[in-house]
Amino acid sequence: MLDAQAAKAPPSLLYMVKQVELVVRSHLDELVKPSGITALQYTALTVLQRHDGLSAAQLARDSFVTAQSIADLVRSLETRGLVRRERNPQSRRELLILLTDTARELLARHEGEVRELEERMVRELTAHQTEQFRQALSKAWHALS
Amino acid sequence: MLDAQAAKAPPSLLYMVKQVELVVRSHLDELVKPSGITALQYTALTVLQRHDGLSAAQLARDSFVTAQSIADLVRSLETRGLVRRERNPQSRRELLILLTDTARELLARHEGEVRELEERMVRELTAHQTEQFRQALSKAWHALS
DNA sequence: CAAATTTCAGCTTAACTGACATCC
DNA sequence: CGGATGTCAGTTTAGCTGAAATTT
Repeated sequence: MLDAQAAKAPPSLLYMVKQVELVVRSHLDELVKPSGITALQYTALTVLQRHDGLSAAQLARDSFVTAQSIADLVRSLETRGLVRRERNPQSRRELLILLTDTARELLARHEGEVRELEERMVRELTAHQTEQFRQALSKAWHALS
Repeated sequence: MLDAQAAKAPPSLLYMVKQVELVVRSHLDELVKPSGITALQYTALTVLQRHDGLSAAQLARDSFVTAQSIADLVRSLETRGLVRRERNPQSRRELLILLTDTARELLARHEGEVRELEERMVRELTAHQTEQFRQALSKAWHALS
């Protein structure tokens, strides 16, 4: 008697990660919709908030997508006045991507709600369990990168 | 001294969940590409493996997407001969989605590699930590659903 | 009739590939 | 030159909205 016939298997961890990401994204999309951006665009802005002045190529490598996909994303942010691009004086082929003041205001406007969303996600975990969860995510990411 | 000026903030848990999902998906896409399907399609098949005979509407509710999006996905699986649809005798408007033998073979073919991918993801965690990770994901999902 | 399910048509966005120019 | 970066053009896929048909 093999798995196929055995008691129903629990969902895999891979699947559960995906489900959590899905539900997070749907909430995040709702939160940032009033500002006219998507969860994806918002997330890109938070990455730039932590690492301002990245090049598109660096951003692409961090995100597991092609440079072309990033270029599209950056262009849409630029059109909305949320980022500007500047030549790196050290390397004239690189275009650094920089947050505008508009983007900083947008990020500040949503900071509270997004933190609440995160708190809601871990509301059934103790502080210790939340920290363990963070470390598990970090280790999982490193193990697969 | 507020956050904006303080030491660089760590990535949020929301962001880390997204990053883990991204890297998982890129590996999963590689694994199932030889069978001519995407990670998304593979994942849909595993859902049907656990709950065979769902309707498209039920599948949509579970996946945070519209019925229309599911319809497209199911049609692509049907075209590839991986699912078939049958009227529910109890409710003639419902179309149940059923795995074909081809799909079961496909799932069996990838079972080992996918399990190895999952094991790789948690290779830096103890068995206990892995179980805690599973519970944290489950609680996070419930808290946001 | 109202609600649920499915389907049809059209659209948008997010990704991709491939080709090319530029710079160091 | 070779490798990295960025851009241009075209394509595909995944998701959406809105409208309609069918069943309960």
